Amino acid sequence: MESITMEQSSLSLDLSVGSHWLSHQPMKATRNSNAITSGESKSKEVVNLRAELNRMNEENERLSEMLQNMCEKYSALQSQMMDIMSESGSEGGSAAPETSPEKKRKRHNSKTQNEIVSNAMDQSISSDECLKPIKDDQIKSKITKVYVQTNPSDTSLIVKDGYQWRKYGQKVTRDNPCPRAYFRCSFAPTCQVKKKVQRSAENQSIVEVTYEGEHTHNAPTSQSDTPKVKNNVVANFVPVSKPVTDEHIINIKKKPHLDFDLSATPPAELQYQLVEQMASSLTKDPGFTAALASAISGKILSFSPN
DNA sequence: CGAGTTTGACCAGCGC
DNA sequence: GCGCTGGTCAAACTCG
Repeated sequence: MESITMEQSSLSLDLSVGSHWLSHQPMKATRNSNAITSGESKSKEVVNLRAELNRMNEENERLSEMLQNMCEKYSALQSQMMDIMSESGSEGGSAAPETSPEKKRKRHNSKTQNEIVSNAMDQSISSDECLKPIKDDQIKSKITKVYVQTNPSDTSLIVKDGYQWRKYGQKVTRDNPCPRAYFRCSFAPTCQVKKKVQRSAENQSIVEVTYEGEHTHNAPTSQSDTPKVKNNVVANFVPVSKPVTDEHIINIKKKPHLDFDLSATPPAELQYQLVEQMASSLTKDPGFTAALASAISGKILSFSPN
């Protein structure tokens, strides 16, 4: 992903050079405008408009190329990740030492969980480093990790997932300046499911939700079952009805329609499908491409003098 | 007034 | 054994 970012910035630089050159063409024309007639001024306007159109087309082409490059790199990295996942799936698992997850200290786990977030964002990391946290997750049964993208300006740690949670603690951890909130399922008195919610240290727009245990009751179907909270609810996401050991980044602003069964799909395939669907929904979404274009043009403006 | 949240205190595991 | 850290408890507090 780092390489993509680098490429993005270099492309943006190229764009800025192009836009800079183009934006100076009409200025040159206006310097000579004293000697031209009204008919000529109209044709000058047309020339300017054409230049503008050319510039827009050029930018459009470059953006399309960039998007295509991003998609290509994305699929390459995705297949690479799937290879790593399948390797770790065949190696790990049964070799785990028999320890009680409840009594085991979780400091190292929380650290590797944060590494997972950075792994997702930094594709330059080696496969060995990538394997380790995945193995740890496979050792721990009934642990679900979900990443929810939220508005970074919102500071609350309320994640609306359809279940009813009671907060029983909050702690600032060593690896992350953002506090971690501890919740218990209060939907049923017998339900022992817990969840930890913490913003990612690297990207505070991403909230890391860790579920421990399995619900002993049916999943509530209505959003009205969610807890009544004082703070504003900042995130909604598709409820995970069955614990899985994969990480899912779910963009709650554009809640993707999942046309596959979460509970019936194997974890690796599930992740692949999720990633695939999210990627396609993003690339197809004109809003996303428009936002991308506006972000890049903003960068162009910041590079171009005056 | 009851349910939920906040927050400081406490406990237990781990490394040195 | 001691200190550090994550996880939990529970009294005080808030809100509808």
